Amino acid sequence: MKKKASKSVSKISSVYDHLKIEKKWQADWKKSGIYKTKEGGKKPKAYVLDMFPYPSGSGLHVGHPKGYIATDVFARFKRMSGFNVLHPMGWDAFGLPAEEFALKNKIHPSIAVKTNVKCYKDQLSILGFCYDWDREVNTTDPEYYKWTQWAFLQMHKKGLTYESHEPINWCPSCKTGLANEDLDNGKCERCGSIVEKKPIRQWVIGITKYADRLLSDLDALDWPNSIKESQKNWIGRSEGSELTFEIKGGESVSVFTTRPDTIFGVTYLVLAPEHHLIEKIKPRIENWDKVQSFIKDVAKKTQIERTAEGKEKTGVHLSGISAVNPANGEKVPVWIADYVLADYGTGAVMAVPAHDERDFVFAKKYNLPIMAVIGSEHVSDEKAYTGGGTLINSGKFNGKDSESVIKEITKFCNGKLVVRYKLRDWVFSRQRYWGEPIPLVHCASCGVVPVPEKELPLKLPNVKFYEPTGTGESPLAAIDKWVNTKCPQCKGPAKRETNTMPQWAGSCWYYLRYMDPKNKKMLVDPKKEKYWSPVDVYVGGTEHATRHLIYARFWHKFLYDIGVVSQSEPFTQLRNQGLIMGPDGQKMSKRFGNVVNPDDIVKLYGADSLRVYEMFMGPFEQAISWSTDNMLGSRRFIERVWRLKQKISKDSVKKDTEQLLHKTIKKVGQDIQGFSHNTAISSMMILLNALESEASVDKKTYETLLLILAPFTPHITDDLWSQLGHKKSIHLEVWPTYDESKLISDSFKIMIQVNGKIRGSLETNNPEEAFVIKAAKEKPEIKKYLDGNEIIKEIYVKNKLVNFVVKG
RNA sequence: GCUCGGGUGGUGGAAUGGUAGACACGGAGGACUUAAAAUCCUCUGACCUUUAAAAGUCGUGUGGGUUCGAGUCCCACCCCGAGCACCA
Repeated sequence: MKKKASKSVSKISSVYDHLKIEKKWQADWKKSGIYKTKEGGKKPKAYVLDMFPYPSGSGLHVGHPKGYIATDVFARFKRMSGFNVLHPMGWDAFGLPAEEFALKNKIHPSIAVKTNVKCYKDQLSILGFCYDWDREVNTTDPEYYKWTQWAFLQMHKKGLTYESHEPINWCPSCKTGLANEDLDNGKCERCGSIVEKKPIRQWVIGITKYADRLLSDLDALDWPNSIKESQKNWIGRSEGSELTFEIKGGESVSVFTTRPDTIFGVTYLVLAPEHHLIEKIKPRIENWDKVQSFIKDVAKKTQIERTAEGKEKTGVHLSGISAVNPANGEKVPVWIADYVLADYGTGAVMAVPAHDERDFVFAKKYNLPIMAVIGSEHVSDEKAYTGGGTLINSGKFNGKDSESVIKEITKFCNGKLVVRYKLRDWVFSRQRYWGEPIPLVHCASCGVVPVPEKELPLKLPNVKFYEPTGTGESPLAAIDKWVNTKCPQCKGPAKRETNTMPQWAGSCWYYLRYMDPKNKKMLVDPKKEKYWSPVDVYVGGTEHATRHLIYARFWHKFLYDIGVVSQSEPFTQLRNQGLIMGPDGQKMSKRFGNVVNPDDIVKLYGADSLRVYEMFMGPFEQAISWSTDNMLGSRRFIERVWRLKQKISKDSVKKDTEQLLHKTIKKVGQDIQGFSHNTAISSMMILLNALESEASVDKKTYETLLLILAPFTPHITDDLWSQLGHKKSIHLEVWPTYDESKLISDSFKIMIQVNGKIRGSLETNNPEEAFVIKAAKEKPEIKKYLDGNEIIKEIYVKNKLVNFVVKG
């Protein structure tokens, strides 16, 4: 490895000493504080934000800074363009990874976090980012999590939280309950263990109350389509009807269906094996032994086993139980089956085997009747017809169109139109140590009582033993001194809530804290909030599509509802950086041994080279493999800019060069704003190539090149800037303006086509159609295609192209 | 299965319906050098004809279509990636 590095280093020239220069300017910026953000003044604001990192023990690899570089370029560009820029950084440090790291290395998490944060900060600092470190936040800081707890209490007050004993996702290896969002295909997103359903006392936040707004407000956001789609899928809105079937004997069961139009085709009813009705009607179930053992079998299976693809549906008939179809009063049998999920819809479905694939398969297997009610032409014994059409066998609705009849049939059956979501309420408690304590107290006489706000932060006790218990109790439960407290209401003995908050809690609102990081009285000063909100550009990875980005939007909307924030959405524009893969094309990971460390790259080639390369390597949102060879091109580009300085002279600038310069200023500015950094850099390379081919370059032109390059290569441009005699940092300069009139060329190259094929070109300063067409026809290379043929059509695209359409 | 992206040289990639392959990497040749590195210059999609110059044909996953003109728009299909999924 070392040998390879020393071989590579010889590939670069020693035209400038990146180590010395970068160190000097980083120290200089720190001393002068040029990146400190102040409120006030008349400048418009720009809030440019990175998803703050989780400081893990393994440090950064070369892929992590890609997004940070892009926002840094953006922030620097905005600052030069006259904006008051907020560009902060902080640490998301509560949660399982930090705790696991601590347990493994036998260091207390609070210490491990400190070490890791320092390591991350060191790694970031050598890349020359323009963060205002005075605004640094850390979610594990009691002064920070005080407000995480405060927000939870506000939700509690508004009745948005509830205590539940329902079975939830339990990771046997992490020994904690998990939210649906923490699952990846039925496995724990963190450790990959198969998650079990386990009844555990837990705190849940009613995020589903916000489902509609989370969905509809997506439309106005400037976010990547894929993220919006992911969120839409996750929220999973579906419109349908809730219909009630009477059960013979007194009870009733309601079902959710998106196809009430098929109700006359119901031939049986299916309940989820966990359905609460079963307990009630148990005495009347004639084959209870069989039913009970089926329920037990299903309960034993994991979610994965139950929903495995191609898995055969199984069920059992509840003998002696029947339900009444509200549409026609007919009796239908009632079954329980594993293909009906307890936690979607009402946990019960009306089965229409003729028009639903699952019901069809099930009906075939158990020999249940199949009754077609849509479009006689579609009736088949092979498979279900799931489309729409004309109703048949549907009483007074016969002949009507299935889609248009939905409302009418629902009303006819005394049902109601409802909207259902896949989104579940947010399981908010974790049975682990390293998280924000949930600020509630359990009192035998008063019930659940919130910790008074003035007692916040409710600090996480500093203890030696914090291993997860696995019993469903948090390790905090074992700390008697902490658990036993007084009821804030009646002052009697009471016990603290011992669960902690999930990893995602602290990251739900950190962008607000950056606006006002030191405020002790409130979460954020309303004036500051109003000034900085919303975040203008937010950059991070796609892995947060249905986790952080849903939670944060929800949290923000809640804060909006209680008047803490002024906007209903936190992040106006979102951009996702594509991964940087290892040189072998695989995801960078210790496991594959393909990790490239930014520290090594910076040492050998400089931070400026790394920055240029990561922005130049391809479209920002795309995953691309790292190539040190390709990176050398970026280093060479910087060296050539450095060397070009020797060519500065007093000669006046050539007209072509001036035009290219203005074109480049325009393009670079536009591309930075559009996150097309790769083409911004290539256009500067084109400019550099042109300048190099001249005998000399005038100072003003060279300075302009430095200015537009400054956001990408902050160190070398500041150095060259000062070499040119400037006292003030280049980063405090104003972004150069381009002159639209300079962009207009006075001569044009016009392509000449015959029948759409390029046959020649024409250089002219007269764009008149008649002139150009005449001139084009006279060109010998064109003439030979026209002679003897009839010209049917002449097309002229001004300043660009002529096309002769000929016959013959 | 549904939804959303994407498929362009040896490689990363560029192209408001109007010169496909900008820019860069890699490669080949040359200059400089005692030599190497670095640097600079020239060439570099495929095929084909010709001594050569030059020209021609093909070419953006496949097959159709719209258009004077398609990498770009429309239809069908194939492949790759992401999200959701026994969701009623």
